[in-house]
Amino acid sequence: MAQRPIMKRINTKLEKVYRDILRIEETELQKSQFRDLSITEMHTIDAIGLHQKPTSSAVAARLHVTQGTLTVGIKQLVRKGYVDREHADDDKRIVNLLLTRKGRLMYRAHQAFHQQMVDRFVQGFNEDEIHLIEHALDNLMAFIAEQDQHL
Amino acid sequence: MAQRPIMKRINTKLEKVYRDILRIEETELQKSQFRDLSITEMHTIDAIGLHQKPTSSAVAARLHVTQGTLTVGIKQLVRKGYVDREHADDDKRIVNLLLTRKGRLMYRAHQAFHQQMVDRFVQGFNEDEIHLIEHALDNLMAFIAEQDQHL
DNA sequence: TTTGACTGATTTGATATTCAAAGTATCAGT
DNA sequence: ACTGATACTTTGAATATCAAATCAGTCAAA
Repeated sequence: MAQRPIMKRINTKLEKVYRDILRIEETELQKSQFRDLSITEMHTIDAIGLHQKPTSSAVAARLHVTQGTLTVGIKQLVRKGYVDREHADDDKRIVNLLLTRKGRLMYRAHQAFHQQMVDRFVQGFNEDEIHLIEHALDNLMAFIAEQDQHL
Repeated sequence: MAQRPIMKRINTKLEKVYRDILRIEETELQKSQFRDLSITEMHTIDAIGLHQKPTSSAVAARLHVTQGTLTVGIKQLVRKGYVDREHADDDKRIVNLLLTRKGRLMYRAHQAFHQQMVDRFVQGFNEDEIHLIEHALDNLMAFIAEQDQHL
């Protein structure tokens, strides 16, 4: 299977896509009203989300960074007015994170951009074909999970 | 189209995939015999490739980094024995880059990893379905190119 | 043929991100 | 009230990056 030209092409395209997406997310951000955010900070906001008030360590795990790294990043985001901290009542060691109004605005803007991208991704495909694409993504996620396991 | 659950799912999965792939490439590298390379350095080696002896500025453009950034990176890779420089005969300002034997080994190892990933990506699909997946990737590339244009 | 503008690469100083390790505060069980 | 574990914070070092200044080689016009 390995040497077939189409496999080679998909390899090249997949590589190009996953590296370029991060880059265009960055430039998209710089054109928006949220110019004071880096791509890293945007992803932190994304990982906090709208509804759950996750703990600091949960967000760190989600982003695959150390707790220390997250603390530093959150300090910036609080200073810039995108994120609030709350100490849990029942256990004062725990810090719950939540988005400010500005943070929620940012979150929704980023989601809208993603939605646009996904719409394009499956453009021109019917229902069955879209399911097939989802299946291919599931394959990739399984591969990733496997790699994570025998780490 | 936007709110359908399957679109939402694809959005989430796509986002997860393109962020995680970079991360597992990194950890894969750390488990290999090329532990002294960072993911950035690996991508630089990838951008140099096996055959073309590209100029320094061509590689910088390919990686979307400044010339100065590339110069610094190449210095490391030369020191570590993965890359050689050659001054072009006809214009001594130009630096052509090429991989050493060690660099080529690294390049092929990375390609093999990618091949494994792509095999998994299209696992269980027939010829037509694989073409459909390629088409979806083309859609994404078109989206990216568009974003790059009205930069 | 000399000089001035240009081009490709390098160096430098500043900023971002990250991790590991050490430190602080709080909790839960004895 | 100790003790050990847990949740987070701080700090110091390493890496990656850019913009701007610099260096070196080329080319063309005077």
